[in-house]
Amino acid sequence: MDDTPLTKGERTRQAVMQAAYDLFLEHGYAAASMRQIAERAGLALGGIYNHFPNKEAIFSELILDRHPYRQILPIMLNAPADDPESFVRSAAQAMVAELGKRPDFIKLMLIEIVEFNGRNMPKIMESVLPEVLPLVQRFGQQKGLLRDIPPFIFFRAFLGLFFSYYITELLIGDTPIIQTQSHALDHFIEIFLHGVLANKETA
Amino acid sequence: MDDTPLTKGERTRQAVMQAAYDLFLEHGYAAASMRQIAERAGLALGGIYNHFPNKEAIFSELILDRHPYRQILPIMLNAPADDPESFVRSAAQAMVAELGKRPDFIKLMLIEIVEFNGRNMPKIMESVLPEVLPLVQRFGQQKGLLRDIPPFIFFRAFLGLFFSYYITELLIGDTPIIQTQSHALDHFIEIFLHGVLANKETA
DNA sequence: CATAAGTGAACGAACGTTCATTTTTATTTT
DNA sequence: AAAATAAAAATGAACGTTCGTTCACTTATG
Repeated sequence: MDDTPLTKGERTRQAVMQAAYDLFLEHGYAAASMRQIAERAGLALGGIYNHFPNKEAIFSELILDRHPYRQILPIMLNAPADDPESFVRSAAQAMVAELGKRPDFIKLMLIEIVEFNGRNMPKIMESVLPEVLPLVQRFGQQKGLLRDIPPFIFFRAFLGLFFSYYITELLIGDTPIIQTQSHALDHFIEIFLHGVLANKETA
Repeated sequence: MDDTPLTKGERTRQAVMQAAYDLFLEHGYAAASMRQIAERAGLALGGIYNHFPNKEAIFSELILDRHPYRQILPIMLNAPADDPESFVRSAAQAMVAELGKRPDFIKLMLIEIVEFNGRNMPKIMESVLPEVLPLVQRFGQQKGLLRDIPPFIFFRAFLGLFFSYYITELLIGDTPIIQTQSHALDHFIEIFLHGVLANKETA
């Protein structure tokens, strides 16, 4: 599309971002040093400061660029919208699959919470809101088919349930004590669609 | 109950633990220094090493002692067990209330994930499993009343949904862009019990 | 009075950042 | 197309801090 080659400066800037991203995910923010970032990006320590004013600026730019919502929302928007049930099924599948492909995307957000006390959250929310609104509205439009729940709550519950499905899967996966249940995601979807209570219609 | 007074060593040991706990939650693990911990605990830097071999040992002991499950599980066990619906309602309320009283308890777990890559998770799971099992079994016993879902999945979905309810409430609360919905928790409970789909019985 | 607990200076290492200097790049002038 | 040139990028030593840990020593405890 854009065949103007990246300027040298822009290329090393990207290299620094990628190196910092990898190291932040690996060790957290404070424990990842500028020297490590420089080495992995393939330039000298001082060179970083030609592209970023300081360490925190690298993280701030990363969290705005790569927080998990940015990856997941477009995918959910592309899920089929015919009826709510099949939308939930395919959106949940797509979301978990995408998280699985990029198992580290969540960590950046956790670092933001742990080491910055959510200082960047307002900026993140602001930047992602335009992408969230169409999704929320989609839930709102299906009035008759859905239980009477505010669309934004619907959205929060959806994200929360399947986020935590993914995170627990990730954590339990490394733990030999608890074995992962196959088809667990299907059960989560079932709970989200129909709840945990058995139907009383048979009474 | 136990009126044998704590030995001097035990008292400062506790003070170090509490100081480290506060500072880890405030700044994360790497960014909280031993000097800060010593100062807040009210003793000299070197004194810490009479009670802990190194910094990481303090964290390891903290995460085993104070991870959120230890606080929440007993409360859930005390929820009324008559029928699943009222159990879910009161257990969810109790869990969220307890998290609200100790808004920092989750953070310790996040630090474990971010800065230690979940290295302590197996030990945590092992220590908490005896408390989890009776809860899971309670779900399993209510066969007829519940949808046919493995008890452990039920448990994961319950914790995940209301954990994430609490976390988003916490994060959104600081963000003026998005306003918190009142009665949001009730809606979450409704979703967990009955799902998001409207009943088709009226057809 | 033996041992546990507390002190604070000292250690080497690593940290983020700065800076004078050199090298490379991209553009303009021959 | 070659040479000139100003700006951008890269270098690595150096600065001042701070880090986790150790240690010889003093004080307090049981």
